[in-house]
Amino acid sequence: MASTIFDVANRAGVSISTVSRVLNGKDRVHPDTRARVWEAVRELSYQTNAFAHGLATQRTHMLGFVIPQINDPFFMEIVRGVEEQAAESGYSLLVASQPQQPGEHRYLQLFQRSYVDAMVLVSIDVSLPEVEQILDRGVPVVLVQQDIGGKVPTVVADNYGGARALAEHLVDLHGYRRIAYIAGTDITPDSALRLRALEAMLNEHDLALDARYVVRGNYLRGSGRTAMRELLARQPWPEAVFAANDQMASDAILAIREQGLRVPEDIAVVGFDDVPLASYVVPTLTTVRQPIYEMGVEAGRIALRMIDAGLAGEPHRVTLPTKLVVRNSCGCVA
Amino acid sequence: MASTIFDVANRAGVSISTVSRVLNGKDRVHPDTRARVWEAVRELSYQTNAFAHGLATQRTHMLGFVIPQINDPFFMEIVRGVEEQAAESGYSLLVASQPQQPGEHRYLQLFQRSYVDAMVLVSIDVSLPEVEQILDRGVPVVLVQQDIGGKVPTVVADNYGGARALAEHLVDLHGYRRIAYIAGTDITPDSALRLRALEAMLNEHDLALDARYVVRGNYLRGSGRTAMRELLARQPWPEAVFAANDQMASDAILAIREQGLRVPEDIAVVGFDDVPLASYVVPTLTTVRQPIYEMGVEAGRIALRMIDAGLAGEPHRVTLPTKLVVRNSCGCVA
DNA sequence: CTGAAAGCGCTTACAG
DNA sequence: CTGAAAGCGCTTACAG
Repeated sequence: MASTIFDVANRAGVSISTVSRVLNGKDRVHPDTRARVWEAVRELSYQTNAFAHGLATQRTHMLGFVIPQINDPFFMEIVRGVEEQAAESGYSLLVASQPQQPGEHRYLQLFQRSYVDAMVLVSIDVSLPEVEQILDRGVPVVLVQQDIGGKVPTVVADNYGGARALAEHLVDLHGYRRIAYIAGTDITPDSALRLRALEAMLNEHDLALDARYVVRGNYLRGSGRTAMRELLARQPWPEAVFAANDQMASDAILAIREQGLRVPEDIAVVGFDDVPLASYVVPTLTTVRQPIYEMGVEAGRIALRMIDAGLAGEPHRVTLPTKLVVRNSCGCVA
Repeated sequence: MASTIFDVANRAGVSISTVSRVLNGKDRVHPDTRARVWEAVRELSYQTNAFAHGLATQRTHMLGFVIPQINDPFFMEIVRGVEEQAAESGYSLLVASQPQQPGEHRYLQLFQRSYVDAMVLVSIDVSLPEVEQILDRGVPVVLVQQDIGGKVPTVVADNYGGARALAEHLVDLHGYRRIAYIAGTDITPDSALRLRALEAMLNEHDLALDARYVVRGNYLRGSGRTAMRELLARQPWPEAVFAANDQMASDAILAIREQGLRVPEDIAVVGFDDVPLASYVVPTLTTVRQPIYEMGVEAGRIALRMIDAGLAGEPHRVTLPTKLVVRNSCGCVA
């Protein structure tokens, strides 16, 4: 059995109150006493029981972090950001993945039981009432890459601006007219926002977005290939394909090649995110960099502040800039 | 404030003992009473406090999962495996990333404080005494992709066998003689094992491994490029390069191309792992598939059994098969 | 089938 | 500067 605070108190010849004091560095304690306590702690290699501590203080020093698919490298970058922030303040990060079944919120529940002092939800399909229920229990919530209105602090990337810059590159610089879009899911607003930016840019040039050129994927591996095949069944082929993320863009390239066509000579392809994969695909992907890591840092920072001060003074929405990254898949040369 | 078991008891007109009983489904409780309690639970949307529960039962229903670099897609696959197992048994998964600083074991500590019922450590730089310290506290530990001897249950892939098959392909089928090796770190035994297999295969053909052809990387992005440049500074160039993982192999390909050379015509490259990236690189990577997901499932299964039954009867070591995946980077044609 | 009470291991006013 | 005691919210023998 692990030793308890009583064992330490016994060994040091003091009360458990005193042990608790030196452990937590609160109140004055006589230096000699303090030394004796630490000595006992060392000898017994005592570790304070987190459950007892959590029960007594109502503070867990843990940040709950929920992501939709734990095996996506994209989300792992955000984790890094949040973790860095948390560690600085002596907080630990509990990462949970949300099962894909819509409507199931296993980990939301888990965290509600006071496992964590605050929650950061990334791209999770939550509704405003659900979040408010958590807030009612006094657990601050920060949303990343999701926007459900209300006064829930939200960290997003400038999807519209990034997509606009990308569309402009396609239309203005390369002169493409028939541009297709491979959409992601609508769980978060990202995909729809990017499509809107593309459409707006087309309209500004007195061009219309052809509905037949809009097909749906799900962001995940393989879905870009299927979507691209659908596109290749249309006549005429699009001149360029804008995929809602890099994974689908990469798969689209494979699908185009399967048909014996070339990228970008026959059909140009661009993505979104700028994940590592984008630099390894051939041709390298023109895409939009999302400040993934930075979004994590910002979310962590807000969560930590809310733990101390409550919602007071927190911005309801932080939009981080995105950046066009031009490589070769759009038709530009190295 | 969240409601407590007392609130529920009040509302249902019973004692907290009874509430606890129906909540946990233990002992007989009169159906009518049970119904009243559930009703109260619903009305108050009561959630049992995990800390109080954990304190009282000494069981958390959580599996601790420690990985070295949370942003590596490779490890995310293992998480999926463990999680699937855990969920089936009503267990939740707490994922923690271990900071890179050697010797620091932040999360090891965290979990020791009885946050979790068992721990799964993946590719973590632990020593036998450290693990035994945890075991002494009654927390079962399962190691994945790491082997520190002793009787700690361990799940590994057949590194030696896989590397041997790969080396055989290179030497026997392609007839390469000058084969270089880009090593990973030595935190886990994997890299060294793969190198040994290569060397043994060479020896069987009365060939020697040239020490100048062994350079060190760290598995991570970019390190394969640096390592490959070192290799290209040697004369004569190797005919084939065996990188200890796909990431380094992919970067090696880029480095070779930078020199105006072709893969595999001038220099062949192979990797290890078979991560998604391997299919997107050009030429596609010949590599060895690791049963990543399966290793996670196996580790989760063992951990869960140990929670119930202790170490008794658990195998000390499970080796899962690997599989040669032939694509194009070795010189084979599509 | 159900309740009163002790116990899980800590923290924190309250006294001194 | 330090100790005794109540309290955090649950579970679980022990009685009945």
